[in-house]
Amino acid sequence: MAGQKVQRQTGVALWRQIADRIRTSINHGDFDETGMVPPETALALQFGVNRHTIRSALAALAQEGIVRAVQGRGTLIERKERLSFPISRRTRFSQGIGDQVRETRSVLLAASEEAASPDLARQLKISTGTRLVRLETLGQADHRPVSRATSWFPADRFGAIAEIYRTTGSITKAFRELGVPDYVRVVTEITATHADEGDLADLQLSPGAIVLVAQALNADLDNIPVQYSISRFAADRVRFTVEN
Amino acid sequence: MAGQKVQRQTGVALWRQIADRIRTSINHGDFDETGMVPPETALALQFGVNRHTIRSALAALAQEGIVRAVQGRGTLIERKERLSFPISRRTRFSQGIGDQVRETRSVLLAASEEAASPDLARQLKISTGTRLVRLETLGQADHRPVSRATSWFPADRFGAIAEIYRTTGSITKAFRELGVPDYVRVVTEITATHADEGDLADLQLSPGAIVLVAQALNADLDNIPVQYSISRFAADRVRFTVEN
DNA sequence: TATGGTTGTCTATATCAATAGACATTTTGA
DNA sequence: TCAAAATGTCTATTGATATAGACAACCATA
Repeated sequence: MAGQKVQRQTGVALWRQIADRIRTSINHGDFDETGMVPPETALALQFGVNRHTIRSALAALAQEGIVRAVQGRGTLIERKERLSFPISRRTRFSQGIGDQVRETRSVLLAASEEAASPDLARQLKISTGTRLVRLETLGQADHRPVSRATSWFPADRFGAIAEIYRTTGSITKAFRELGVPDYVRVVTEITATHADEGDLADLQLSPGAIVLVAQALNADLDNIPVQYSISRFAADRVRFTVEN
Repeated sequence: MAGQKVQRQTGVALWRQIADRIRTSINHGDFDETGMVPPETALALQFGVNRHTIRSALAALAQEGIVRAVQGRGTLIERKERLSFPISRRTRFSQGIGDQVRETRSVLLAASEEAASPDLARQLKISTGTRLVRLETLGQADHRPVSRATSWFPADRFGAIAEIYRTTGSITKAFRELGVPDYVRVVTEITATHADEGDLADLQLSPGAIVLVAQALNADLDNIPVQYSISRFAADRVRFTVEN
């Protein structure tokens, strides 16, 4: 926790930079011994800013429910975050993090049908214009949103997937009912960007947060693509783990 | 490119949010037909902000060398970025992106020796306090910095690795000279955060940029850990690809 | 119970971020 | 050659961000 400089005149307010750093420190376990954030005056000294700026940062974290200030005592840590999300040939949402939380759930936000764009067609190895089922889903762990995903499935094979998914809450089960006993992850692409409006709403993020974006292709056991998805994860809540 | 709302009073200035979005659009190829960014007035309408705010965003991108404004004509796209960085059992810096750029290079920034912290010891499966060689390196593609990394190696086996690396510029070759003919990636953890001071300097980033952080463990063919590294990539310049 | 350490609140001031409008300058093409 | 379209520059105003200082309120504990 040395070298705590913040940058000025960058378009990112100091209080937000500091809030992000403190959140990262909390998640890293830096304050586990006391269960408290250092005093505002100490943080102000550490970051080289006014105490009021620290208070703005802590207020943002309190708004997120991560800390709670108690007058006279200090600022208590309420909640730590960051799930480890494994990426492997058998990547599935619930299985990977099932042992890290009490309950995982997946919710269907919206379903529609559309024609494959050139980009989607290339990914799914079909011809442009082929009908696709599009699902918008939200992944939750212990009732807290972790990821939001858009998935596309060829409509000829999986036209009914929305209904089945809505009742079971599981892609794996839906595939099974539709004649795909098993499927594997072919490739995952990972990038990072700032949270957009939808991320803020669905993932309950604070503005300016970072999201990890995973674009994934799943195929059945005959290596025929069955699902292309773009998932957005709150970068503060997850880490990806690639086991080789 | 619809739904272009930006958030106010979030601690992230509008011009920075917009600069990030435009950069992403450029990298995505949205303006490839014209080779130009839309006119400032059009962007102002699209994002729902004043033209001056758009100008601030474009000025930031011009500062990065991504666009160049020409009075009377428009704003030209100078450079697109984003390398695909494969992560697999045989992940190496140069091999993966070698076919995407003309030249890859790796530069040694600093070398030192230190005792293993409890965390490092756990990762490398050694006892706390064991001597480690620590290397700070910078990965370049076509003379542009792509990643900065800190690596640790057990000093008993690899005490001379700094010298060999300095001359060869290759971890693979250095390992070979030190009796490790081959090595594999055991696990990679991927997170994302805001760029820190060192990122700004070494990776020539604009303040407020996002970095992808990859923590990786390499082992020799006897499955004995030989290297633990933390690499930081400019999120705008790379995407990770996990092939399964 | 007194004291030191901590968060809460208030006022004041300076700078950055954003909007608004007007007009100049340059390029392109009809 | 003129007009349209685009970037460049300037002034003015408002609200958010950040600093500075002072003091109140509260908690733990010696």
